[in-house]
Amino acid sequence: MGHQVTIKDIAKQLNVSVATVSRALRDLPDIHPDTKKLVLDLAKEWDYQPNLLATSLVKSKTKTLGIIVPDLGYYFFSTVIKHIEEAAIKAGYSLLITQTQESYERELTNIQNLSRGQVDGIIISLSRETSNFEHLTRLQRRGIPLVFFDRNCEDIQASKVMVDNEQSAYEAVKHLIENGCKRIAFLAGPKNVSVSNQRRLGYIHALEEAGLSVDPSLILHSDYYQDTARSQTHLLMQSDNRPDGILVVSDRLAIGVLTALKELKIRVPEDVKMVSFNNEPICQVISPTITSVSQPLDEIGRISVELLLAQIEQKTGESIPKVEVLKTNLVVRESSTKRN
Amino acid sequence: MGHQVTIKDIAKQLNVSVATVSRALRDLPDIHPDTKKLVLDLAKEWDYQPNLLATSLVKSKTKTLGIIVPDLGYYFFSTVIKHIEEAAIKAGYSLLITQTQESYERELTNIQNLSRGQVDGIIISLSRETSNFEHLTRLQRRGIPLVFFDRNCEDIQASKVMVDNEQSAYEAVKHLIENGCKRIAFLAGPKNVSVSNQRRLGYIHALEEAGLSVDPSLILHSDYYQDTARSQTHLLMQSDNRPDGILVVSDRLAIGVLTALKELKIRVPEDVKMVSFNNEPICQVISPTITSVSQPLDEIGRISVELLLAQIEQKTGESIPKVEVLKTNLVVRESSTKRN
DNA sequence: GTGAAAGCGCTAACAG
DNA sequence: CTGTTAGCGCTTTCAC
Repeated sequence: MGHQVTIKDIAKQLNVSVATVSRALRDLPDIHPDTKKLVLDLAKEWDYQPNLLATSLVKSKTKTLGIIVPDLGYYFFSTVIKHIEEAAIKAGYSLLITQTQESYERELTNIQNLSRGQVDGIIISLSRETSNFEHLTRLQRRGIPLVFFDRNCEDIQASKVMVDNEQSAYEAVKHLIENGCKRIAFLAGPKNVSVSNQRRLGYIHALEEAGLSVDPSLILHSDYYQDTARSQTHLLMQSDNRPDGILVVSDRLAIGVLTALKELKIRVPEDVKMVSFNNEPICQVISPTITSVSQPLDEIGRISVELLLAQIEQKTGESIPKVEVLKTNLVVRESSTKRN
Repeated sequence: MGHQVTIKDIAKQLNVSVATVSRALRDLPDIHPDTKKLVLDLAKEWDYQPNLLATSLVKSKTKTLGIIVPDLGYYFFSTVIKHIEEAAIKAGYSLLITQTQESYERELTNIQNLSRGQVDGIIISLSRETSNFEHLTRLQRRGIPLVFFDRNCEDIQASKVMVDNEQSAYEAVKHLIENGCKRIAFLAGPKNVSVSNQRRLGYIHALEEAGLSVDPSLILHSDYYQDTARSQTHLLMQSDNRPDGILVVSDRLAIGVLTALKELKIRVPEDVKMVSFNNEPICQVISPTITSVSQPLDEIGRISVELLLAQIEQKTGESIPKVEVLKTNLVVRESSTKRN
């Protein structure tokens, strides 16, 4: 072959100017029906495909949204992306999806790449390692629209789509208390992730409201590995004053907890009750089924796009960063309720 | 702000030509150290970012690989992509990830988009719906490098990375037979997916070799929904001559099968034994743990990139399409073996 | 209706 | 060492 067919090739063949071809292809007015037909037919015959890079370059917009998530392997992220994509397509945009694998370095290079003219705006959920936010403020200074979802940076003024983590943790713990738990542990995620901190607040709030003491030794930080949760549970359960309820920051970790409890022959929910977050499909197939906080993944995706497009397509000078806080929903299953 | 800083802005400010700036930025020889320093300093100060579209346009290569998969929500695909990304980054390439949601239409538009100059080549796993392959041959005619993995098209000459589906199904069924199964059903996936057909061959091969009859009523095609597997299992188990072993085309469907069996109070593995494909993490946390065929996801990813880059970066005229067939590994767990 | 020309941001000869 | 020129493929005035 050699090279792709261009507008120029068609123009030459038809003895017209490239401008004319361009007009025909884009269905603009002011073109003779015959010329147009000629162009379209040849374009079809030659399987002409417009070069998006060229178009984007001259229009200085790409009709593409950049997505940065920690890990596509997480149900949460792949599902949100599915809904982001749906909304984007509907609005005539494509997606450029990247992942950081929870690495700050990778986040840096991804941001940089995307900000080199590849996308009109970026939707991001921060890596676990990220505690320096200069790369993000730099983006904003350069005028590149940015929307956070889930894992955000509290200090940055930007559009954000969050769930009410504090409230959902509060409700989860309250649920445990109502089911008889007196001593509730919290397996939190990594320490510097905003989501964990917000949930801790809700956890504490519920305990205090019920007149239960907050025991710092019952709050354990960790990574996102199942095995860490497993060993932490072992430790937790070997103390003399062991918990009768556990709030776990994610379903993944919850499975680590269940594994440990099974090893220790501690029954769930009879001896210990558990609630976790995300409501992944696995919650309903594992035994015992897991009570989990369900997040509105469709809305998170849809609204992220909405807020980003609002910035991108703003006709009117400024756009105020808008923060959406969505409600969650506790899905009660076996792991937290008495067997009947 | 208005617009991004360009090479021209820097040139103007420093009273040099854009060529000089370009040289300095790209660390080319033939440039005075002082000029270079001047340029680099200003570029840093102004947070200059090269426009990738412009570079790609002039070089007519993007250093980006397009990825098309049916669904990022599948463990198989998100994990393969993780390894594709690793290999790509190592080779200096970025990824443009898209998904079809198993829709032929979406595959069409994704292919088209990517082929409009956005990527140097494409790695694809076909959608379930795809039975017309013109969009792919058209790609090839236009000289755009293409590599298939997992779900491929047998009739197209192209580089492919596959696993030995026939052999792995053969081994899986043989394993069931060795564990006492006499009447083995096969929950295959969608009918027109190459993977399913290959596995069916292996299934039949193992039965015939053991002198067991092949009963067509034991081979059930379906979609990829857990619930379909569940209802199919109900049907299967209500026949008078029900199976004592089931080969399931994916772990997802296997969970549907387990659900149905639990509802029917049929014990696994005592009454029925089961083997499935993919070896997702869930296999080891569900009860009973699932015997499953593990695929070399890292190699699939790595080799896909390798074969694609071989085509992209070929110096020497032609490149022969290369088909890699990788070995799988049966991971034996509770669902297929006698309890002790 | 159509064409010529300029330009998006950058690279790549080719002079000097 | 540095500048000039042309051009990647396309859109967009502005003439005619």
